[in-house]
Amino acid sequence: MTETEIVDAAAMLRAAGLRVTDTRVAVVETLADMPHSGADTIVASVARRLSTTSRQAVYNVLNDLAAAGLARRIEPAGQPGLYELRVGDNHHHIVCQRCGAVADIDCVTGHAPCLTPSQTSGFDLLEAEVTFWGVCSDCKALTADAVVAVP
Amino acid sequence: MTETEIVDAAAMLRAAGLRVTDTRVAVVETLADMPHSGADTIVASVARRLSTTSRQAVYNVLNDLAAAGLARRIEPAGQPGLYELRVGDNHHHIVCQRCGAVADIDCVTGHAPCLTPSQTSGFDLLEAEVTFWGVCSDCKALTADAVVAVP
DNA sequence: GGCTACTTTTGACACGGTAAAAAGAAGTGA
DNA sequence: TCACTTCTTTTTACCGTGTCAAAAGTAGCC
Repeated sequence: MTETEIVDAAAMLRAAGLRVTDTRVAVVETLADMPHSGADTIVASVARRLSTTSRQAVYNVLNDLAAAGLARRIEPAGQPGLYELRVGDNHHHIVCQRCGAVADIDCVTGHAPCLTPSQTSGFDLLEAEVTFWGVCSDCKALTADAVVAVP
Repeated sequence: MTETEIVDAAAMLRAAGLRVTDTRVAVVETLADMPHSGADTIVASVARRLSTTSRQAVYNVLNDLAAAGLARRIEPAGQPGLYELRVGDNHHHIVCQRCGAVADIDCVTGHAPCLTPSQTSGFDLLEAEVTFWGVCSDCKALTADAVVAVP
């Protein structure tokens, strides 16, 4: 099922100085399969792969991966945190306002901060995070149906 | 204390079709005084202005204001929701990574979406939300002190 | 193989926000 | 001005997301 994934979780973890454990491998493989997953989705997926697991273990792993720079956490307004393995290219995201679906948007410049405001109110600028909001194709289709279904 | 504010809360509320109540007026005046406030800050401020109040009433009012387009809710990653009265000009924010302080950043185009990605993965694009991350001047000063204090 | 430091398990808890029903006030019309 | 209706507020309980802490277990290294 995950044979198509070309992610060597163990090697990734070792390279980052993290111990290779079943939980960590399962989390990395889950994220490779399903980017932009939330903690509960990941817990469910890990539970399917391993005989025993715990919610706390997954949270630990996600924090460890983020701290090691192997994963990135995004947090669109009104949603729980989502994780992805794609790091280091400063890409952005588009989020469906109806269902919360998330897709990647490539950054034009590729490095942070990709935008520079004229005035920064005395702040040192480190990063520009862009979140696009829209309606995904599935929700567009549903709306079309609804319009037809409500005479 | 708030005499300098030129916000007529009652008129704003009436114009939006909302009933004028003590709680709503107090919330609007609080937001006029202290933009980018969180719910708990607003509850505390409202409690100071009125003899009786409740957390739930403030949450109700904030949701009503946002629904009526009088207030906007922002939610920087890792922080509770913040509210502001400045709406309709599609401005952005810069957030301090250390203390969470928020300042406004004017949008260059002034209308949403101010950015247009090349590919949108089938989404209908409605808005581009930009959050700048940095270090505020207060935290910069603290860091300088710390460097001096750690020989 | 055995040691040690790091992980996982388990259970409790904190925070931000919502749900629902009863009591109370704002606006409207006579 | 009074009463009526509808919208707000109060009160209480609850939910989801995420963290803390201590005990048990395991990966990596000698």
